[in-house]
Amino acid sequence: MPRPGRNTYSDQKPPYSYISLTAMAIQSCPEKMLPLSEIYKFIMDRFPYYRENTQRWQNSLRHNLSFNDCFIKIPRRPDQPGKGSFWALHPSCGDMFENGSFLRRRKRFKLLMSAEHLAQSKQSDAAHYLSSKPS
DNA sequence: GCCTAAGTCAAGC
DNA sequence: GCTTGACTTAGGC
Repeated sequence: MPRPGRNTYSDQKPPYSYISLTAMAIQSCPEKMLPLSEIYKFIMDRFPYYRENTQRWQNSLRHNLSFNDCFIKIPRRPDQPGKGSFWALHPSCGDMFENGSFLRRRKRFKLLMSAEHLAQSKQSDAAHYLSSKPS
């Protein structure tokens, strides 16, 4: 297919990791939380590169959401359309990659707590997000 | 050149 | 859609 080197800056892979792109999408929203489909739309809208091979990168994106501790899942409320859950950025992710390379962080974001406290923390954190929402 | 984060494939829930 | 694991690729030191 296309020869490398002649690309029109459109379909080139952006110098961002999926983690970066996802964090950007979430942070662009005033509520700091988005459903999966909105994250997809955000990325596709800004980077034509991601308008192809959707099955591949969307699966990878989902993998990142689950694998990294820096994304927290917000259970949707009964009034929302029955798609997936909402995704938000963990509060402690403030300057995770927002410092230099958007490709790779110094260390993978992992809570320093024990596994037990981690589970509790993530649950209560999600609960806190819900209960502290103004509307 | 090594270490390990990030990306891919794919199965199972 | 979400989670997990095994494997490959590639950045940073």
